[in-house]
Amino acid sequence: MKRASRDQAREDRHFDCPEQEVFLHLWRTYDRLRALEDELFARWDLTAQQYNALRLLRSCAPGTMPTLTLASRLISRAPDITRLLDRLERRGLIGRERAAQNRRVVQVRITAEGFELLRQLDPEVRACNERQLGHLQPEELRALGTLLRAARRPHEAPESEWL
Amino acid sequence: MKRASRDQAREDRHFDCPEQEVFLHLWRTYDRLRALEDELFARWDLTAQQYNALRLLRSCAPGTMPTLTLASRLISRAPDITRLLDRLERRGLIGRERAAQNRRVVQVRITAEGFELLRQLDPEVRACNERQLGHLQPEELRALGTLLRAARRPHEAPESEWL
DNA sequence: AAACAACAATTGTCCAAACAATAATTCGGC
DNA sequence: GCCGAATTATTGTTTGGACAATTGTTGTTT
Repeated sequence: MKRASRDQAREDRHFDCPEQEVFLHLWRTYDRLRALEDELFARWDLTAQQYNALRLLRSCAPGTMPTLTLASRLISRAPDITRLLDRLERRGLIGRERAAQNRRVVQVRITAEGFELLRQLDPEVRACNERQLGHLQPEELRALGTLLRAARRPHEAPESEWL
Repeated sequence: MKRASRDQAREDRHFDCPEQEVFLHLWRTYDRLRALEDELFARWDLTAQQYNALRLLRSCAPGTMPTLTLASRLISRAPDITRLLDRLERRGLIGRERAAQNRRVVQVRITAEGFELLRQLDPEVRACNERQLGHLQPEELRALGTLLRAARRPHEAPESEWL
């Protein structure tokens, strides 16, 4: 694209209000940073959400977690949690079993294979995070984290893990 | 969920590094704010991305925009731009025609129906933006916008509209 | 204890996203 | 002017996400 028309496009992007402008920046920034992660996880045939689930399961290993509890702790909501876990189970990364004392709940655990996969992934994820945001100063990171939390506070349920 | 186990969950959420923590806050905040928009657009049988496309077309009306130019200006990348436009065209919200001078490019324009739809949507979107971020102070909004732009700067192509 | 509500997870179904492969057209070098 | 490369858009195919309806289980009411 030629410089003139690009500048034109930038001028045309008028926002209705400051709130809209910030939301669009939030969306765009998320999209750009997310693309880096997606590329990494795709090489391991994972989605970011699947990785997130595995990490949560590792954090409570060797314990287990009920399916819906896991779903509620994921970063973005997952109405499709069952099939997400189906896919991980087919690959042997997690195991599931109905609890004896309450046969409604299905307890989920990470397997040794899942552990091993995460172990291999760890340094790559770390490097990806560094590429995503390593260019910001520590105080910028802190400020951004604080503002993001403030931005979503009214939209978190009182019982949310994320509040 | 009981308070004790919630607090436990919060303590367990250890982050590998500050960069990861901020990215997860970004993801979560995006997800929460996005949910508000999605609910609004769903009532009009639109996706946020479709709405965004319509807005871009309105901003250049009565002119037109080539398909891929439109795709490149969308907030998140859209490899499926053709079918996204197919859906809008089937509903009569946009029109398309191959340019005479260069028969490779398809010029896209918003229709009167599309205009009218946006007109009805405008106040609702405005109200939604207000609900999303209206609780932040003007200086917080400014700071957040600035930090978000800084966060994605290295990840925008030099020719991006979003730089 | 039977009936009903609440809970946890799964399934059916549809739609959208992603990626690669392809078609159509134009451009550029020679 | 012709051939290969580049550009622009579309299509095929697979997969994942969303929502509603459903199944199986437990808790509660009377």
